[in-house]
Amino acid sequence: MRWEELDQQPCSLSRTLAVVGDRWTLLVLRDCFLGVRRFDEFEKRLGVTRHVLADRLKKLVEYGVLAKVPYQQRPLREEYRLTERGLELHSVMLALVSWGDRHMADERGAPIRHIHKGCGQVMRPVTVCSECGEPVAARDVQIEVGDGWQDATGELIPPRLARQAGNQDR
Amino acid sequence: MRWEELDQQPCSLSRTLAVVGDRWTLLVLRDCFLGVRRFDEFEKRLGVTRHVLADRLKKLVEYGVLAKVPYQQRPLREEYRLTERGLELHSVMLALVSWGDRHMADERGAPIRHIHKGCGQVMRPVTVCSECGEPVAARDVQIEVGDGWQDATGELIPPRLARQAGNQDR
DNA sequence: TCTAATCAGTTCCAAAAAAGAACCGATAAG
DNA sequence: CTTATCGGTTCTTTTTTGGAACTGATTAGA
Repeated sequence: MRWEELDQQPCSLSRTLAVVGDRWTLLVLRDCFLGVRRFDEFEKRLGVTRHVLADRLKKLVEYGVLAKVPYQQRPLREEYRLTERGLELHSVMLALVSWGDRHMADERGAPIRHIHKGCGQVMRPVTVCSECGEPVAARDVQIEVGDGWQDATGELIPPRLARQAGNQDR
Repeated sequence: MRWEELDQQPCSLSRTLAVVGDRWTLLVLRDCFLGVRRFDEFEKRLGVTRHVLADRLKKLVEYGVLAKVPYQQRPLREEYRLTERGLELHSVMLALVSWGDRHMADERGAPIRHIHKGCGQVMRPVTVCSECGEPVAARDVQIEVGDGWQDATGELIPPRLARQAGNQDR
């Protein structure tokens, strides 16, 4: 498989990674969530080359994650804003940040705190089941092939399904 | 900023991306969560080059996300297994898959279903606040600089903080 | 015994992507 | 008239991938 075919894979993770799965995109989006909107501000903050930045922003606009919004005429200047689709990546960001806080932080602790406006407290994100509301960890989930699955290569059936009841640890 | 300096940034997202933020790593991890453990099986399923695969697996072992476990002697063969630290990336995977299900799926719907063992239902992941248990979306969160923050360049203060009460949409 | 197969890589070369710097075009400011 | 701002594009060099072949320890089969 080549990287460009990623968005045609029968796997939602692959398809999401086709949008955000390269070196700089998630950092661009982090800054979007921090309120950055303009080309030169992204550049200053990220230190990415202008070339790559322009490319990533274009891709994010194509996928509907960001939208270009004019903020002045003459000369026309546009800024990049998260769309609803982009805002929905927030839980991805929270999950990534939370893992980093737990496993990659130094002595000083988390660099950024998230305050939940609803309750006013400093929060961590917790992933729960949509059906019963209980927290969900890796071992609490079983995987099943759904309707969108198609076995293109004949070999993609996940080993854990093939193995059936073989649920030792992974 | 260069990619290699990413894990020294005062940002948990950067540091997480230093581990999982390149082109193939999250796909390798997806397969780990599906039960794949051996080099040649990763290769067959991902279609990544052996060169890159070897590199990514080595990095994941160095960061403690995977562990090499011998499964036979003579010749010595080792397989890759998720550590606890690796298993904790599950909520990242769920968040990415869920976004893909919502925004990148075709007519056939989600390729894979997640069954919550606790309640037996097909589930979606929901991100809630650790303090009050309410669901959290992007607009429900305010960001605050924490102890781990250090302003190396003098310019990294997030615009949303600088702007203070300027909470129009992002 | 000879040959092929398995598995987990490594090595080599060509192609693609990223880094770094300079340039461009419209406009405004001094 | 010159410089600055903003949002890019173009150019060259370096790094990373893609693709294929090779390695080394061992087992299986003819």
